[in-house]
Amino acid sequence: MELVVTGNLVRELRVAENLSQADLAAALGVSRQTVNSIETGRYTPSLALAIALARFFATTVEEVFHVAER
Amino acid sequence: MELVVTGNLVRELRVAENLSQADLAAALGVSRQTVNSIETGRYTPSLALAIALARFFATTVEEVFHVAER
DNA sequence: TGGTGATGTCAAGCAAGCTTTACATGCGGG
DNA sequence: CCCGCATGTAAAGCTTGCTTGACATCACCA
Repeated sequence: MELVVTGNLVRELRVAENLSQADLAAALGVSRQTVNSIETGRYTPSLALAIALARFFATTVEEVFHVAER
Repeated sequence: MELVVTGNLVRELRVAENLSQADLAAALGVSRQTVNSIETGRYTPSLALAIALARFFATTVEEVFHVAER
């Protein structure tokens, strides 16, 4: 049961709402680089930020973030 | 939308399955101290571990981890 | 009594998330 | 042509997640 986060739908969801990375960052209370890093896969967010993202887009953590067995 | 993780149901779920912290840790591929730290609220897990926990208990991240606006 | 399993916690150390600052690129509009 | 906006990325630094190893307590049981 060792999971790794392999990708996410943040960019798709953000673009669908016509928001810039800076807009989303401001709404979530994080920096623009943090949003960018999550979208480009540089790193995976903390649990709190992942829940905030899912909640912001009115969906679930499991739907936004994809995992695979490592 | 700045969220903090305020608590979780890991201990309740684990006990309901009659597992020790060490059992759960082994099943998840982490150390016993990590499970203990999550249960006692010393820190909140990474996103990958949170998803693994929810999946292990056949539930969702949002049900296992509780958040509040900061 | 002594042994064992379960739990709590601490310390040191490495890895990862997030910050600020900064700079580069591409693009559409004036 | 220049501007402003959106995006990508990098460096340095702080904080937090997770590790191993160790030790203490408690309950239960032979």
